[in-house]
Order: sequence, then C-alpha cells, then structure tokens
Amino acid sequence: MRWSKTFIPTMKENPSDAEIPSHQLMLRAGLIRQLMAGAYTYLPLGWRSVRKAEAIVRDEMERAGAIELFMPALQPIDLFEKTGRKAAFGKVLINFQVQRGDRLVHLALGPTHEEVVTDLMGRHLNSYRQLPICVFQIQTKFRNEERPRFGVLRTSEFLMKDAYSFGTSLEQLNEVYDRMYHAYCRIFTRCGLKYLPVEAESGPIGGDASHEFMVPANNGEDRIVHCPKCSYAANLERADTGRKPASIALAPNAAALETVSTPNATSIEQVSRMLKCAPAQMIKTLIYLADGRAMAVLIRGDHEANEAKVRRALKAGTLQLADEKTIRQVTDAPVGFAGPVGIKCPILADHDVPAIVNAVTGANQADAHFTGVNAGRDYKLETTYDLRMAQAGDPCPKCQGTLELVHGIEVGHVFKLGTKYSVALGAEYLDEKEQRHPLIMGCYGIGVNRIVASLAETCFDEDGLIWPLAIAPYEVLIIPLNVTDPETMVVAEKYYAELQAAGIDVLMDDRDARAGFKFKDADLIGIPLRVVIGGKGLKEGQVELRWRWDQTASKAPVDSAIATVKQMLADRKAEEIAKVPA
RNA sequence: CGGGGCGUAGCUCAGCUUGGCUAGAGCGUCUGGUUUGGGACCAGAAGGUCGCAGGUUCAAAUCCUGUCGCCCCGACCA
Repeated sequence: MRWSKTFIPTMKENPSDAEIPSHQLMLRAGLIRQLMAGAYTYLPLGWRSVRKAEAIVRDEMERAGAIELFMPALQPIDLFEKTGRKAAFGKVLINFQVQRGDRLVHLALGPTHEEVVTDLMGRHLNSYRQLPICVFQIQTKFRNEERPRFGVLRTSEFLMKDAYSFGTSLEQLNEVYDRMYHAYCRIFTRCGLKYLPVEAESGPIGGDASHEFMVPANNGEDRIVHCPKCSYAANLERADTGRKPASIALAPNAAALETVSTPNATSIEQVSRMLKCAPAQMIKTLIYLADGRAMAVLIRGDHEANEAKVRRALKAGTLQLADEKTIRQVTDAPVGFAGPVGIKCPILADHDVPAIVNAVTGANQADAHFTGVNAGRDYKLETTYDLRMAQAGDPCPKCQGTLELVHGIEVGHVFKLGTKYSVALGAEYLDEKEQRHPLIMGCYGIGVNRIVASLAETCFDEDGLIWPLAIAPYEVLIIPLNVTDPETMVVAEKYYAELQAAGIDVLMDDRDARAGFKFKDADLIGIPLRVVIGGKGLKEGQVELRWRWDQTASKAPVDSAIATVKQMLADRKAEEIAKVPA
C-alpha cells in the first residue's frame, strides 16, 4: 500500500481525553477514532492489526479442532429469560423492542452467545455419537457498560472469539478445555504478547474450572497475584494465600477489656481516627447470611473480605451481607458496632485475626467499642481460615515463594460451564442406554481487539508503537526520502513491487514530505522493518535497514537489499514461531 | 449510579475570577517562494453555532439555571 493512497491520520499531540498509552498511541498512530464513549472506529491501520490477530485466532482454533460458524448478534429476548440472564445481566444487556407489522418484537444484542449456541446445538445434537464437538465464531458483542473506559480496552461493542464445547462427560469436557487452554497459549505467544494464565473464580463446577489469560499491564483493570518462584497465578477474587491457621493463645501482654465511647463512629476509618489506632489493630466484624443463617466473619481492619472464600469455608450455597434487622438481632446494636465479644451467632475468623493483641472491635452496643480484645479470652475460636483477599507479600499457597500483585488486561477466558445452559434450554442427548442427559458445556472467549490494544499498551517507546511482526499492520515500511528524485523512486518502486510479489505486507511512504517528518511518523506507527532509500545512501550504492526495536540501522547494497529484507523477515518469523509451545 | 474534572479553530490550549473593542496563540490545512536524512523557514490565506437551551443585562465565551457530551476515581463487570 502507498501511504498517499490509504488513510493514516497521525497526530503529533495527544488528544486530551486519552490518558493511557494504548489509547494515546492508537489515536496518534491513526489506528482508531472514537465515535462515542465506548465505541471506536478501526481505521485501516488498526483494522489490519485486528484482522491479523483474528487470523491467528482462527488458525489456532481450527488446529485445536473447533469448527467455525457465525451466529446473529440480534437475539430474541426469550432466550435470555429462559436462562435467567436477562436479570443477571441487568442493564448491561442491550435490549429493545422493534415494530414488525402489527406486533412488537423484543430483541437483545448478544453480549455473548451461550443461549443461541445451546439452543442451536440442543436441536441438532441428539446422540452421544455426535459428541464431543466444539464450535466457535468471531463476532461483535454488545454490552452496555456502566462505564466504558481506558480507550479501546473496555468498550460497549467489541470483537470476540467465542467457542463452545458440548460433550457427554466431564472427561470430554476436560479434554476440550485442555486443548483450548493450550491453543490460547499458542495464540497469545504467536501474537507476541507476554501473558499469564491465572486461576479464576470457577462457579458451579468448582476446582480447576476456569482460567483467565492476563497481559500484565499497569493500566489493566484486573488485579492478579502471582508467585515468581513457581507458576502459581490467580486473580484476586480467587487467589489463595499460603498462610497457616494461627495459634490461638492469650498473649502475655494482654490488656484488660475496656469499653470506650465512640459516638457515631461506624467505620474502621472513623474509629481508627477517633481512637488513634491503626486499622491493622482493629477487627472488622461482618455479619453474613449463609444459606439464611447469621454468621460473623472476622477480618483484620486493614484487610478486605473475600466472599467466595467465606462461602467455601462455610460450604454455603448462598452468601450475602446481612440486613440491618439481622444485625440488630445478633449484636443488639445498630449497624457499625458489631464485634466478636458476646455476639449471638457463630464466628469465623481469618488467619490474621487471633494475632492481633489488644484489638479494637465493636462492643455490640450503640456508640461504643472495646479495646484490649484478645482471642481465647474475650472470644473463642476453634481454628482460623483464609477469608480475605490475597495481597502482595503473602506466602504462596503452592511453594515457599512470596506473592506479588500485578495489574492485568484480560484477553482470554476458558470456563467449564457444566449443564447450566443445557438444562435451562433443554439441550439433551441420548446415551448408549437410550437415556436423556443435558449436554456438558464449556465456553472459551478471546477479546480479539483487546489483543491489539494490549500490545499497544505494552509495546512502545517514547517515539511510538513497536509492533511484533505477527500483528503489525504492515511488516515493512519503505521510505523514499525524496519522492521527487527519479533515481530514488526507481529503487523504491522496484522494492515495493518485489516485496509485494513475495507476499510481504509492505507500506511505502510516498508522500512528498521532509525526511524528519516521515521518520517521526514511521516511529509512531511502529512498522517492524524500515527500509530507507535516500540520496546519501544511493551515492554509496546502499540503502538503510532498521528494525523498529533496534537503536541502530544496518546498510545493504541496493541490489541485494531485497534479498536481505526477505531473509531478515524469515529469520525473525522463525524466531517468533520457535517460542510457540508445540 | 455516587464523587471529581472538562467542553473556545482539525489537534493542544489561553481568554472566564472582575461581563464591554473585530475571540486569540502554537501546531495542522491551503497558496507562492526558499529548503530537503529526524516533525524546516519566509510571505499570505482559509478556518469559530465559544457544546446546546433558557435567563440576568444596554451588552454574555465570561454571571445564573437547566440540559447534553467527554474524561478520571469509585460501585458494577457471565
């Protein structure tokens, strides 16, 4: 492609409403333009990258045995009502009524396609002989994000690869799951992304039922912990800590239990300020309803409870924070003054709680707290549990290492669904004994445009983007410095034609502009291999070759430069492919 | 949905506190000339519903009310 014939609106300055690198660079390099909050046009350059990512995803999905199909973005709302997800999605589900003849049709724009695919496959998969099967599509998804943000990272409309597997057994499910997991590793490696597969909250099946693929990035909205010593990585909702149950013994320096007046101080922050004690000295007492029964959960004041862990520790089906009435019943006090001493419900404590000597807690009466609260004397515990969010510095649950906290961008998610949708939509098959069973499903998603955005977010320098060869909109950029010089243009045109003939994606900057101007644009859009043809070099019979990520350029004789370029590209591709897990 | 910020030329912003002349600058665009290996220089030109609506006033980019949009923090995110 010739620069003058395509559309690459680069910008020298950062638009004021872009704050993070990917957003700024994608705008400046002319990859995207915003239409409204959460909706972006992909300009020619950006779209080329998206399509390259898409091609890799498609290639690897097919390699892993998944079959491509294409489902409508428009979906009847009834399907979401049957699975209960109209309510579950709430306002996030874009849905509306349209007039059709004399009636109204209620439609949704698919936020994902579990309903549609389960409905489809349920109608046509009748026998265990047809299973397992895995289908996928690459489609635009719609979600009415409460708050779109981070440029192109979180939008209301986005390109997603979603795959769905159907099988007769957990073994079949696990087999596809592992294959998809492996395909994801190959995809993200081929795309040149540094990624981390992390354990994610797994829902109904439990165990190893869900992994997210994260790209570590400062601006990622997800927080994950990982252990640099072993491979353990998990998102914050899921992450276990390697802490052990605490010994529950009265400390020798335990002070006496005292009641102090704390009028209107109901939060950890207010009490710590009023009593001049550190939040870590306090015990947060959260009253939950676990399957309807009140339960006090004790967490150190500066920590954050993890409800999933609480639910698992209690083996409870449902868990929710208790209502005001329940809190009054078990504490005899208004909300904000709960404490373990004398509370009228069972107590569950985090590992770190008994270690607090002379803790501050609510006194279970209005406007009062206790000081000098000590485990084993003022409240009784049998043992302790891992009930809080993991944080940096916690011991690793798998080895002797120490957990680190990093932010990440979720680019992929694999999930063992089980029978939730097949049961709701009556998608069943007949087994060898002519018995009916719901299909056992898995779902596997990749944010295709997030792959591109993640690269923009993580691969750049002060001059602009630095694309990996596999995702770069063009592999080679030819820059004839002086387009009015016939000698330069003869060489440039020859290179351009030869590279195109060799099937290489080549862009030629044929604009009549100054050298510095073209170099700045070249750096900004980040094409991996730059070929500069200028008067100086030509006098010596040479052109200049430079990788975007290299500081220095190399020279090549005019006649053999194209062969060198082809060789450099081939070597680099081989290098990138060598990293892909077999 | 709570909190904060912003809306003036294609982009970045000044002007607003304390209302008053023809609403400015840099970059970009166009024309002519000089330049030509890291965002050139000179001369000239075009480009504005000051987000929108209403109000106050002799007079509103500026003050008031409402409204829309965008960004950020939080809540939310199968």
